[in-house]
Amino acid sequence: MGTTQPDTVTELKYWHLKGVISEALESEFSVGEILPNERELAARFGVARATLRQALDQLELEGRLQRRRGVGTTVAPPRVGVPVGSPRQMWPGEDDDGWEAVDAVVAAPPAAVARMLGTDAAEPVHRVHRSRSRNGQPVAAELIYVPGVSAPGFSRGDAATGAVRARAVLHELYRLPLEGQDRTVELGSARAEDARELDRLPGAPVLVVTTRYVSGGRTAAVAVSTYRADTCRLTLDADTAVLAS
Amino acid sequence: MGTTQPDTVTELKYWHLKGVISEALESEFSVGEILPNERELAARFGVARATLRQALDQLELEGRLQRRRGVGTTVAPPRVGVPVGSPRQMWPGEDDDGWEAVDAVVAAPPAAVARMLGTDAAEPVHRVHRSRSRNGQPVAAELIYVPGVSAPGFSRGDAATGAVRARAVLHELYRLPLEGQDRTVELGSARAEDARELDRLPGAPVLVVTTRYVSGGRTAAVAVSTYRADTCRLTLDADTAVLAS
DNA sequence: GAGTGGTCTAGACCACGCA
DNA sequence: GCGTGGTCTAGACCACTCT
Repeated sequence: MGTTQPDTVTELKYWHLKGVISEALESEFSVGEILPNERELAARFGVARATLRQALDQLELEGRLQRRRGVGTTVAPPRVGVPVGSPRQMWPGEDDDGWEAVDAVVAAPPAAVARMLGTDAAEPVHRVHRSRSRNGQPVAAELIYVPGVSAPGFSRGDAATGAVRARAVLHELYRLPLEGQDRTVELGSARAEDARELDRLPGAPVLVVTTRYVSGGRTAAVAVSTYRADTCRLTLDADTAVLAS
Repeated sequence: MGTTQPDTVTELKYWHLKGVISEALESEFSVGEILPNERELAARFGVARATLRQALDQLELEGRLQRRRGVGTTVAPPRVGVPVGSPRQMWPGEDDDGWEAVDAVVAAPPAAVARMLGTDAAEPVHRVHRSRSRNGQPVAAELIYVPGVSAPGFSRGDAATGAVRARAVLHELYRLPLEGQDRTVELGSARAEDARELDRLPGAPVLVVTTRYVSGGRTAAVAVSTYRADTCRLTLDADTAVLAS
């Protein structure tokens, strides 16, 4: 037993490959440049295509690569920073945040949301849909759940549709005193609808930001924002505003 | 061209599978329960094992499953909420946050960190290593980069080692006025060392929180925290303290 | 139609945890 | 030693985008 050999632990092929390609990206390629196709890369490195893809998967997850079916694999630009922490407590859309209202419907919320709202899971609520772009690319989709009690002035049968209706529902919120809000961030995978909107495949990794708005001692609304994890870096600039002044 | 058929879009096998298993998890299994092994599940659903694994990969990414080599696949408990936003601006470890100091060494920081610090990429700095647990399980690893100028009272040759040395470096920071801090959250994959510490495989998805501490108009320190994305939900309770009072 | 990335298969072998 | 999940292979076919 004397020979406690260092034990090189046989580096995994895809792990090694990832490192090699990662270095090549920095030294031999520039942003936007297109890589050789997967079949050729696999042949060049002497591995099966599935193994090569395992390495590319990770690099794409880290935002280093961008793959588009029918086109090819390109070197991704650095992640875009997306401000997420409102410097001051505000209702969604009250001060012109980066979001664009799309539409609003009445629907039953997911169980997790109903739990936060304290409503019955089968009880329909307003669901406001907003989207967010950056540099012309969609980066996030959002669904805001607003119980009827939080929008007493809005009649469900209101004929308005689309963005007009969405803004009308949100405007009802502004009449309530916003007493607090809290947020969570977690990893998720894009539902089919999100994927379409974010120009990704279903199941693509996303950062899910859940915001709970508190008014009158209860949860007045819940916003679930879904950010593309490959292209986004969420920035939470807290009170740097204090410093900037 | 007349027949604009609804076009069912042939649901992908692994996507469909994920839905089926997802429902089964809610209705037929309880937390901690062990699933049939992958070979049997694949056979039961009539797909190749690789396809079955693609579905399980996603469920694990979403924190619904937990897989351990040599053991099996179990139903994961709900994600644990980990507070990340310090209610008040403080240096790392100044008020007893959830972190435990491990050790400190002198090393060259990654290029991205050096850029934030405004130091030369080759210039070595203090690197303080901390770790964080929750319910007995490691959930995060952290590296805090402290340039020499931010810890003038600490001699690099200090004989102290381990946690003692780590705390000594951090204590130097507390003498500086903390003027602000900002954070970013993004998706990453665990480096080999992180993976070991977090009890995961290399490349496992992690949430990377980067905190920049500002003092004297410059970046005094940078902390890079790596959270297990499968088991953690980051909570950013902003000023709910105001509400609670 | 040609070329790309995405899905799927049916096998083999490896690394690990446990009895 | 056995059973588990993790890696890897060498193919096939599909869906998409461009020309």
